[in-house]
Formats: sequence, C-alpha cells, structure tokens
Amino acid sequence: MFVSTEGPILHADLDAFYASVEQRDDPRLRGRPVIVGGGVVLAASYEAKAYGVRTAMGGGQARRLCPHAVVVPPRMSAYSEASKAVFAVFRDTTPIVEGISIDEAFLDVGGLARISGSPSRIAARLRRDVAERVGLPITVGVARTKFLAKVASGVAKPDGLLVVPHDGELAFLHPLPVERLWGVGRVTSAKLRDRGITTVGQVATLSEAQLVSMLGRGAGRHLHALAHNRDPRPVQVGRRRRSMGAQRALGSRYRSPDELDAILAGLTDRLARRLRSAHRVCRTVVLRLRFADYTRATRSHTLTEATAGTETILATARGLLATVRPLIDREGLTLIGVSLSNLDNDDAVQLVLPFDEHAAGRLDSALDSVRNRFGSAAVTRAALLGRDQGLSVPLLPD
DNA sequence: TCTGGGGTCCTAGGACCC
DNA sequence: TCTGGGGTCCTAGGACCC
Repeated sequence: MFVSTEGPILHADLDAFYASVEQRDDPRLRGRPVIVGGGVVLAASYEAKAYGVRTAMGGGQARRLCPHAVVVPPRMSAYSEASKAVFAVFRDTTPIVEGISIDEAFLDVGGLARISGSPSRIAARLRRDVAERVGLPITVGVARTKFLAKVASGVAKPDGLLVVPHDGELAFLHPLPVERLWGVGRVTSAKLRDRGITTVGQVATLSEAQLVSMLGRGAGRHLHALAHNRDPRPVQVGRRRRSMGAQRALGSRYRSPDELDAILAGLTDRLARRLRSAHRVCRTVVLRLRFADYTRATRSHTLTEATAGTETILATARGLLATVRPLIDREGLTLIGVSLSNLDNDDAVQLVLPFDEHAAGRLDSALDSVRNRFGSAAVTRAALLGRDQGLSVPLLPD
C-alpha cells in the first residue's frame, strides 16, 4: 500500500453516472429525462432530477413526478466498462488514485506542479480527457484535504470544477448546510436540527465533548474535526475490499422454505464464484434478513479455516437460516442476503505448528524464520486457533 | 414515499487470554 | 479466593455512502 504525504487533492465524481452512460450510448436519450431501473431508481439524469426524481426512490413515485421520463433497465457491464476507462484516465493523471466507488475517486496531485501545472489546470485537463476519451461528464473538486475536495465537487455538480483556495477554506465551508458533511445522513442531521444546528459553522461552535454526547464517540469526533476543517487522511492506493455480498429483495409474497433455500443457494453460488475469481477466501459468513416492517437482522458465523468453497459457505448459510426460522415465520421475510467478510488472499501462506505448552514461545522463533523468508511485511496476523489445529499464522506473500 | 444492490465503519457486550 | 487492567476476537445492530 502506498500512502501519499502531500496535497492538493482532487475529488473526481461522474455526473448521474448510469444515466449518463445511457445517454452517451443512445443519442435519442440526450437532453431527455432518463431513469435507470424500474422498481427503484438506480440513477436519474439531470433532466429527470429537475422534476424531483432521486436515486433510491420508488419507481412509481418517480414516474408520477416525471411521467414523460424514459425508463431503461440497468446495463451493469456497460457501466463497469465505462468506469474502467475513466479510472485509466485518472491513473494517466497521477499514480496516486484511491477509488471510492464505481464512479468516484480521490487523486493526489501533490508533486505534479512542475510537470503538469497548477491543480486547477490539472483538474480542467482531467475533465476534458474524460469527456474526449470516454464521453462522460465529470465534476472535479480541488482542495487541500480529501474531505474538502469531496464537499467541493458536491457543490460544483453537475459538470463543474471548483477549487477551494487555501485562504478561503472556512469561508467556503461554514455557510454550508450540515448535510453537506460526509457522514451526516438522515439520523445525524435530524439530531443536529433538533438542537437548532443547521450549518457547518454552527457545528464548529460546539465542543468535541458536546458533539460526542450528542452523536457518540466516533461520529462526534469525526464531525468536530470536519467542522474545523481537520482531515489528515491521505489518499491511499491499493485499498482492498473487506467484504463481499449478494442479496435479493423478495417482495411481500410468502416464500416456502424450499423456495428460500433455492434462493440462498443461488446467492451463495454467485458469491463464491466472485470470491474465487478475485483470488480471495473468507472466514466469516453473514446472513442478512429484512422483514415486512423493514426492520433488519443479521446472523453470522466465523469458521476456523478460510474457504472459498461453495459447499462450505452454503452449509454455513443454511445453518444460520435454520436458526432464524421462527423469526421469519413471525415477521415475514422481504429480503435475504449473504455477505462474506474476514477476507484474505487465497495464496496466503498458512504456517501450522503443533500445539504444546511451549508453542507460544516457539511462535516467536517461527515468526522470525517466516520474516526472514518472506520479509517482515509478510506477517499480517497470528492467531491461536486451539489445541486441535495448533498455531496458525496466515501470511501474505510479498 | 414504501424503498435495490453493493459496500464502509463504528459500537457494545461477552468470551477468553495474559 | 478475590481483585484488576489490557488486549483480541466474535456477534449483532446501526448509520452512512454510492
């Protein structure tokens, strides 16, 4: 993992990504309101957003708001391909790229000044390159920190470019509504507004202790730092996925146990294939449920050995499902999902030592020999699995 | 307004270890 | 026998993001 040390930072965010790809690929859709996804809105073009259509809105409501919108089914492979092309442009701009999702990334352009010009010139060229090479509109925010760059792109959308100057950071930040802050969603926003706090500047007048008592330790500290424009997080290259999941909405219809089992098997099979093609293994299987009243529940089980085998994962998921039968019968299931976590590389080396009373002492010498063979960075975790398994040390090869 | 599918991170209690 | 502090892992739930 490579971590940069300097700014400035660009936040590049494709506009109405799925809808823009549809408009790019079908000229008849250009200039018209486009909604991707029928049951639920996955993306809406800016022409549709003008009528109040929003991502995650129910399809019925979206069509009522904008009856003349063109509704198209999603084409995930087209979006995935477009995303790869855009990320290639990002990496031609700077090697320090941190992908956040399919349609946005942070780029550290510190140190590029002599080669590529000022950050605003770099950002303008990036926008032009994405338009020319991929044919999509993209908004770029430029600032000294990740957080501020992200806020800037949000303010500049769509098809915009906004640079926050060093001496104008708080003047830019403090008048904004609290919902602009990354990490302030429905619940946090309601808690703040209940106390009459609506702008970032007002958040900045509160002490960290006040925010922590209002929102909890993590969120309170986070918000306090952001309101004072403190964000030391570097742009990180090569972050790896920490979990992988698949889920399916079931509607309100009753599903027999056999039907549920078949759905579970389908989800698990898909997921295990994805896991293997990513050359990863998992150790924890999580069953996700959502009920008719939209409450949620999860059940998880952690295996002693990592696996990417469909049979092992399915058997674990079935075991978890069996424990929640009564809950399902009582509440009515509307969504079922499986998520895999505790991921590792499938070529991680496992070093197993026989267990005895001297094992803990021997572990140190074993680790030393492993460090000598693979380098010190190779040792990522040491776990005592129990007497039967002995000591197991999963390793990442160089 | 009745909500898809994919993720991240945090919290908190309990088990277990030193 | 009772007491303590510190750490990791597992499980479950929740907020938030795109």
